[in-house]
Amino acid sequence: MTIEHATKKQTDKKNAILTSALALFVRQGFHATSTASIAKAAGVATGTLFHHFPTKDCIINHLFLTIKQEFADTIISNSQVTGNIESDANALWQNAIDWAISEPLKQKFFLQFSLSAEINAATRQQAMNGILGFIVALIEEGQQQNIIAHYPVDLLLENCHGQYLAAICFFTDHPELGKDTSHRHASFQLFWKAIKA
Amino acid sequence: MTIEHATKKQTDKKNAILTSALALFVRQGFHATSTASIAKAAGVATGTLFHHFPTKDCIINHLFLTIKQEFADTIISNSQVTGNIESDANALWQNAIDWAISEPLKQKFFLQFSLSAEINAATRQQAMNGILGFIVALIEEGQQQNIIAHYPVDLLLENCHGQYLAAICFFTDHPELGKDTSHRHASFQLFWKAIKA
Amino acid sequence: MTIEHATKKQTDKKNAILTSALALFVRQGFHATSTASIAKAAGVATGTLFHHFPTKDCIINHLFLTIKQEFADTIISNSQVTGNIESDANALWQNAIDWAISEPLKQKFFLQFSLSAEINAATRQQAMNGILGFIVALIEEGQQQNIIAHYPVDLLLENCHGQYLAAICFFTDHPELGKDTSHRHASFQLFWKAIKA
Amino acid sequence: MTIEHATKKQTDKKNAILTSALALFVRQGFHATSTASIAKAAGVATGTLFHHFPTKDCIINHLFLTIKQEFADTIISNSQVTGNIESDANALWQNAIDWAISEPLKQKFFLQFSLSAEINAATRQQAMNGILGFIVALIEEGQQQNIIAHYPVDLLLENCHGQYLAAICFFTDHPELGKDTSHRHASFQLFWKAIKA
DNA sequence: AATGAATGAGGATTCATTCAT
DNA sequence: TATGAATGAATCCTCATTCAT
Repeated sequence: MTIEHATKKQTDKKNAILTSALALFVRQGFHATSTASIAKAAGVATGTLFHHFPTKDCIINHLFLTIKQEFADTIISNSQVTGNIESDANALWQNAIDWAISEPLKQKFFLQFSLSAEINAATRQQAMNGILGFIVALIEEGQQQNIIAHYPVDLLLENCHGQYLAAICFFTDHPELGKDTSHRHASFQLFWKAIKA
Repeated sequence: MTIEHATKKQTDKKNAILTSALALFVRQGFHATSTASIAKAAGVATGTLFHHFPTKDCIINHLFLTIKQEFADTIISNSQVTGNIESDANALWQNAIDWAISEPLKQKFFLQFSLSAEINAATRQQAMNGILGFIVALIEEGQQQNIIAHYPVDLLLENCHGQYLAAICFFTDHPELGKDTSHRHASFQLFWKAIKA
Repeated sequence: MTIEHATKKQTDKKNAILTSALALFVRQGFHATSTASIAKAAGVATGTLFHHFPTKDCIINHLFLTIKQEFADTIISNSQVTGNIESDANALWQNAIDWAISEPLKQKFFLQFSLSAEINAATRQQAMNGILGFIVALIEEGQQQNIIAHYPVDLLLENCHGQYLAAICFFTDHPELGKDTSHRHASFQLFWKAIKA
Repeated sequence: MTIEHATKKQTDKKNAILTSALALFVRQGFHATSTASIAKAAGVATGTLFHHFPTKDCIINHLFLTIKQEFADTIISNSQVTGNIESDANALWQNAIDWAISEPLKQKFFLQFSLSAEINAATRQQAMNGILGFIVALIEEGQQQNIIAHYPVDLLLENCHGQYLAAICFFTDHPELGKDTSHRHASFQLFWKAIKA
């Protein structure tokens, strides 16, 4: 009980810190956000923040990995594998767009920090290879079935990523089109036509 | 004469500041680069830097606009308009890749700062609409000829940008492939297949 | 205990900062005194100074209010209310002169900053109305008893202030006369003759 | 002609600098006003400012002396010496108040800088003794005639100054009372009752 | 006399991080 | 585990002044 309680409280504070950090990083940028302001927004002392994360950099890298994982889990778990690569890709794509629309803060976080210097190489590597490994797998499967074009996988992966960022950039600028079927269809078509065999 | 001389010296210092800033921002990031270090690298006093640019932010925004313009000028002037949209698009795309490869510093600058918070909305707007206006024109021309798919122009423009960043990301990670025809062809194919009708 | 200790240490540092600031502001002027030099003189880090006072301006305004309050408290507590307005006024006046002589630093602070731009309007207002309210009360009482002339209270208050500053200006320039009964008497006479009915 | 012209232009620029400096010092304070902003407001180059005044301090001290002299000249020339000390004193006092009301910028300049550290001792000395010497003369004359109280002249002079500052402080805070005869009379009465025998 | 670009020391303030409690 | 006062190096920017033209 006591332990559970303590653990819960600890998790609460850690989560509060992460939640506040996400909001502030997105709104103000990483360097414009002080650790003191994160702690204050989270309702904890500055010391507490450094008790949970040794440095400020750790916070943003932790955030990046966590959100990437959550993104991956969400779009996978909401999709059903039909075996038809295009259908599967479409399901994943639409889920990814849905996720971005339903989590605007996290989506903006991706836009701002996916290519930024604050995320270190190791984190980026882990996200691309580890967490998003299922996309690589999907691409390779599609190539074996001659459904996806036989370009280098690295190039295709990078291209997927680039097109996804472009799509959520577009839907961020035009939030009213997020529910519009034709635009969502168009965004997938662009993507799919690029990579299909 | 006198005026020319004075103007030249002034322009020299201003350019030296911009050149040093570009190198340092790319190597270390915006916030890790102090104004003092920029001035020192440029061989001018700190005061001189602020004589030419009121704030540090102005430097990076000026840099963004300047480089974007240089990029646009270069890829246009090296292309010949054949009237065939696909050929023209291919020429522009290959020029754009060439430019990125021949100007690695400026290309990395784009990768790092195109989506970052340091570039303000007005600058981004001006770059997209003003400087890259000829791309919009090309897309619209292509749509009239039924060669480019009739997706919303904003979405197409965003998609071009995203795919271009993805491509130079790839060639940055694999510099040895920059001269490989098949990879360069592949990168254009991905792009073109996406947007063609 | 722990709390008391912490509070005491904190108050100590804050007081050390205020004491150093007072001495330096008077000796060198506000703008000639750097926050770094205040902190150094107080034996604390520069950061500590800004932990206690958000800006340099806050220090001088805080100082102004604190000293004004101390001044008011001292001259009141050393006087006995006899009910005879002139005696009371004389007692307050002499106490005020005594205070100025015994606190040369604080007196010079008044001379230099009472009318300066560094003290903001709100502070000045608070000092005049809030802290020195008992003087207004005394003037009004004197007017009801027909002992003090029926000039506008604001004008009288301003006049008291002006004459007091003039008196301490004089005693500052002639420190040896500070104990001379006739000069001190003269300074009160000037003041009293001005305002009496 | 040419010389006259040149001299006139020179004087024009010098005056423009002084006029701008006065306005800016009063509005923003001495240290908050940069030499660059003075030059800009005066429509001259920064170098020109330093061509006329070796340092920034020289500007404010020059201003102080000039304005003090103008003040003295004005209140004297508008008064007629009747030989009756009280009438003469009243005339001077009312002229002094008039001057302050008609020259709000210069009056505020006095309020802010009469006691400030920016005006150096020599300037202050010169102003008090040299320019305002006629006031000392008047006081001494009054004492010989047994009309002004036999307090030390220094104390009386300081007191006059203090009361004058207090009076213009009051009329600054209540500009609508500047033309009210009873208030103006009261302000002189306060002053005169203080110093009369 | 007039200009204004250049200078660089100096200043206020910030902030990630530490540590005694 | 939590706290928040304390730290001091680092940063952006200012500004009086100079000087070549």
